[in-house]
Amino acid sequence: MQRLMKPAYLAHFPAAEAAIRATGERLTQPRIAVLSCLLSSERATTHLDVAGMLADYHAIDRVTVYRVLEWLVNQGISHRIAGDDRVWRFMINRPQASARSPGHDHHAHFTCEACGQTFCLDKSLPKVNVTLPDGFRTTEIDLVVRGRCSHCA
Amino acid sequence: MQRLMKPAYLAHFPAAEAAIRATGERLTQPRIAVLSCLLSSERATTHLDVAGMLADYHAIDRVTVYRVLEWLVNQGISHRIAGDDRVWRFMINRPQASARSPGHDHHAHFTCEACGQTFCLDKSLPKVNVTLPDGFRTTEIDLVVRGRCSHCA
DNA sequence: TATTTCATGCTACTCAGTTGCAACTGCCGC
DNA sequence: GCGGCAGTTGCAACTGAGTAGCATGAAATA
Repeated sequence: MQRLMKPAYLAHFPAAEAAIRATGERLTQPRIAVLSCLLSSERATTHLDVAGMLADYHAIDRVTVYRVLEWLVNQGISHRIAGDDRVWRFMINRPQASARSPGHDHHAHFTCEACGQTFCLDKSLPKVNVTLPDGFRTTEIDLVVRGRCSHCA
Repeated sequence: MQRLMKPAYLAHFPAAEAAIRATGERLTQPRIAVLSCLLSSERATTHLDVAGMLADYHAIDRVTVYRVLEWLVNQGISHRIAGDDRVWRFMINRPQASARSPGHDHHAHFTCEACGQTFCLDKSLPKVNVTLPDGFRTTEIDLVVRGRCSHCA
């Protein structure tokens, strides 16, 4: 039976625990479990993905998943992306992502039109200089590349 | 009474009619009215904005507004933007917007964090060159700039 | 004008995300 | 280790954008 296999995200429990401790906030099972899921995922993850991954070993109420994901964003541990299907996707803020341009926040994501998966492109961030109309101020630039991922090309 | 004032979008009826005729598809009152609203708006418009603008003179079922907006996108007359609030916003494809980079579609929008309004930045499109992982193909690049508009700064 | 075909309006639905509230639990001081 | 409190969780009910099905109505064509 597959259910006897331990899920992959369990390997990230120690890292998740350390990250949550570092915030000084409360260390709870749902927070560790949800953060472990994000840490174990290469791609952007919906709340439904998280709930699905946790279903067998750490069944968590879906409202709690929403709240923990939002909490992780507020703590600066993860960020969220608005997809074309009106569903929030969440991703860990990887270390290299903090080497951003100095003035404002800067994200780049790739969304596959075929399979709908979203990936972070923080490694290959292009420089972007936008000239805004008078009186407009920038705080964040978000770059979304649409196309085909290597699996669906 | 304000209700006696003719709404601003009426001025765009002839242009809307011409654009719909040019598609070869059926010319209907809801299509003319919805397209006139988009033509009269400088900023990205939600289906609710459209329904609100039309409420007094051309009350249209909200489902019809959805369908007409989608139809306009399919006809290439307008495009839609996924906002942070999970609401689609629609904008006319202005002529200068077609002077895009040759290889793929290219949009740039500005969203004000204070008032939530979204504007098109097609006039000042920066060049963006993204280096993707092996096997990834680009079809469209979408640039979202967040910040404060001149009114909220 | 009659016919056909496509658009509209209505109702009912789905689904992501939120709110309110009671019950629970991690953490701090003892 | 124990009690108390504040912050979390789980549950149920709700909101609001968008969709599906289907009968009716209105453009276009002859």
